[in-house]
Amino acid sequence: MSVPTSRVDQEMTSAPHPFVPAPSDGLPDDLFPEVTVARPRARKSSAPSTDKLLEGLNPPQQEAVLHAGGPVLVVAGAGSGKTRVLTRRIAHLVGERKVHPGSILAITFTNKAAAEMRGRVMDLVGNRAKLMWVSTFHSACVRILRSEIGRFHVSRTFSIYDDADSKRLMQLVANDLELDPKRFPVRAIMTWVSNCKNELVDHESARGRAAEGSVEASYAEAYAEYQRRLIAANALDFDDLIMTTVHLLQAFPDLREQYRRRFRHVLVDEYQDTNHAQYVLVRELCSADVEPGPETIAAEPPELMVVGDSDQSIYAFRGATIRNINDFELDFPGARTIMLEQNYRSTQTILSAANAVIGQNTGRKPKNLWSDAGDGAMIVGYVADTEHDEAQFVAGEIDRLSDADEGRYGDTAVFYRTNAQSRAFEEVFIRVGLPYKVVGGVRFYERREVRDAIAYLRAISNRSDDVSVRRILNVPKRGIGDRAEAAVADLANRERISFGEALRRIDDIPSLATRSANQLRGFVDLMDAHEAMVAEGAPADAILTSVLEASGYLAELQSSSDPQDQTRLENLVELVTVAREFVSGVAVLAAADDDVVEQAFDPAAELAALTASVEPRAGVRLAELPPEFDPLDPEQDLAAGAAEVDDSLGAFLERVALVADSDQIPSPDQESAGVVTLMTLHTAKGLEFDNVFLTGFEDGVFPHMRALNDPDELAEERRLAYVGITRARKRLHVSRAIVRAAWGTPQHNPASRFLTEIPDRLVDWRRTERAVTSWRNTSATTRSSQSWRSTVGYAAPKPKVREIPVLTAGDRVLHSTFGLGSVVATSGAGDDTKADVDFGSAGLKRLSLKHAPLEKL
DNA sequence: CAACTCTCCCTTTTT
DNA sequence: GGGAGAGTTG
Repeated sequence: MSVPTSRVDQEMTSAPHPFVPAPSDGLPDDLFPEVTVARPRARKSSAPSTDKLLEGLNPPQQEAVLHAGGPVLVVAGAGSGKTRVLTRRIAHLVGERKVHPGSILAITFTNKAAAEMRGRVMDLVGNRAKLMWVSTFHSACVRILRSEIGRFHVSRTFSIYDDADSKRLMQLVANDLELDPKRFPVRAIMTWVSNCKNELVDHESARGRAAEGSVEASYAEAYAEYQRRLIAANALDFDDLIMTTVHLLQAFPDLREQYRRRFRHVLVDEYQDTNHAQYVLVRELCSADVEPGPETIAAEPPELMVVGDSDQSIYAFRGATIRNINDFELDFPGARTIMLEQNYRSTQTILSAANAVIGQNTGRKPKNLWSDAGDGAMIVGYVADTEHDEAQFVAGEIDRLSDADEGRYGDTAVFYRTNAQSRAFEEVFIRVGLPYKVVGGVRFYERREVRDAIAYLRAISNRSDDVSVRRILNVPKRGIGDRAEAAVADLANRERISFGEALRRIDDIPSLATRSANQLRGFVDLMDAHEAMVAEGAPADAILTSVLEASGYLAELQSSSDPQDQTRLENLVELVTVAREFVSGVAVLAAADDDVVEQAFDPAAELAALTASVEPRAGVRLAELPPEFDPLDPEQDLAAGAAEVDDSLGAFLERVALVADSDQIPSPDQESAGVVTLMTLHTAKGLEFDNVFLTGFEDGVFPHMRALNDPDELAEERRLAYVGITRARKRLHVSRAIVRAAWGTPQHNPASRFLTEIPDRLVDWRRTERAVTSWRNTSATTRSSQSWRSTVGYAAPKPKVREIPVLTAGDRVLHSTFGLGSVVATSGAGDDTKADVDFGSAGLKRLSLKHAPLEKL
């Protein structure tokens, strides 16, 4: 699924969307034209020999690939080829050891990583690998929950609430409970609840634990009410996905035993970033000493392999605990540990820097990464005056490297600690015309119009989804105000029904104005009509376009004069395209599944091979296995897959909820290869680039201010630095700015302690603080505070004396209000010279060169 | 009921 | 600087 990550990357590829007209043209007849989706290439290779699978691997890697028997912990340093090991191992299992692909569960950190791993394995062993479960914890849990509908309070159509939805719901709860927003900010309640869920503490236990009248008691009360409404709305939040699945398996031992028997191999990547709930899930599936239910027949637990690096644990803030990887041998007795210390990614210089920094962390198991790639280039260091200066250095350096043929744009990445820091880079990169792509940041799915559209779909698919229904109740404006909404909410509360149901009973609300009641009826009719479309099997994209038009949402945007609304329209078109690709993609997959069964499967033989590999425990006979569930039957999986396909809308919504924009990181083989990648250090995990720029190395920025006086958080920041450094293959650049604008005001920051931890002999300093200091002494004191502010603040300084630019068609220009544009044509001469400039979404303008605030780029 | 202004955070990091 | 939510006015 192709999702733009930000407005910016659209601009960089080609400003206007091909389906969106220039503003002056009016709208096309068909705003959402058909798009054909390419069928994915078929993968039909035969299983490779073991020799082939081990090719190019060092002994410990080979050992990991071939390991058979008990649990394994692979401690893999950065760049030691752990993904490769996992991929080859799965191929080995399927190809050589004849393990049924459907009995493999591989957990990756992102959906993107899952897709890549799946693709690589399929390249190695062919289409039958399609039956593997390769996904994130969250996706795997959704899949399990969907299959086990009816066992728990989860219905067929449930909404998955992301952080924004959860926050909105908690806001409603806090309002209704009249919690003092000063003492109990919604944000704090959310964190508290999330921690509870990660620790598998449900709302009743949380209530029981909290002392009467304590602060915790209020939190627990909010938790309970929040949970009640989630359940009423048929919704699960992110943490619920894991917690509910764990509780499900614990509550139904027979069910757990079915999954334990089904999955013969469980592999977990990035194990250092698992939280407690995820750890328990793994334990329930794989531990040898889980109590089977009284009536249940126990099988040998699946073979478990986890891969991770405790030095790369950077998600403690969301509940990840290093304990899981450090105590693996305690949790899974008899576990074997394999160390991968040879690094295949970076030069020795880069590794030495990484080792020196991470070595400052106390209480870690020492590890020494080494490389035989040679020393390579020195690390380049730069101390900038301001963040703009820093960005300029980075842009210039990228350009220089590109000219010297030392790194294409696509092999180059710029990392920073917080998303807000991307701004300075974007400004400078646009100015110098350096193509780039921001990953993360303001995300596609967080845009207001996209969220509105998704809310429509969710409301249609699940009328009990109060948060979604209420979000779009009066969007676009249809005369349903706070009063009307409150009246309906009142009825819902009184009758203990959902807001959506209350809407159907507006006749029971006498206080409602006739006009409001009519509008509400119209809204219900709109929803009903589209619910009927779903029932008739209309695909997600058709429902989306239909509801956008019927609701008047499109019309409102189209008639608006706000230029932002044009962008919103483009984003909606993009969303429709995403939906359409999804629908076609699912159809293609379903068709491909037929091929799989026909060409690659001999179900009887597969089943026989597998049954042989499932060793029942002593005293239990295989014949006693419950007959109704055959975890090894591929047909059941295909049937489950078909069930997902038949509800196109639900499947689409599920996908939308679970993808992250980091899943859109450009792969080397994508066309975006010619573009510099900008992202946060967290997003950078698992990636590698020839040239890496680590920026903002200032105490207070990185390490972040809030980590400065907490040793644990500081250690995590240092691991983040370690992750950043080890992303670089050939050349590493580190930089900091003396002055950085934060909240619109300049801030003076000292050098990051991490910077001083890199041995000086490894760094070639292009510019040091000394140069900066002398500059500050000569000029800074003489400036007025206002001009100083404009130098460091966000307002770009404009030259005082402006020359009339000489422009020809094709030139790129910057306009102070319209932004970036390209010259289409020029006319006139001398002072009367005019230029027609295309400003993309801002439109085509004819400007007088003498007067217009234009700058040639 | 909607449009407008004002104030208050905001900036950690994300499945 | 800027977005979201609250508060105020038409």
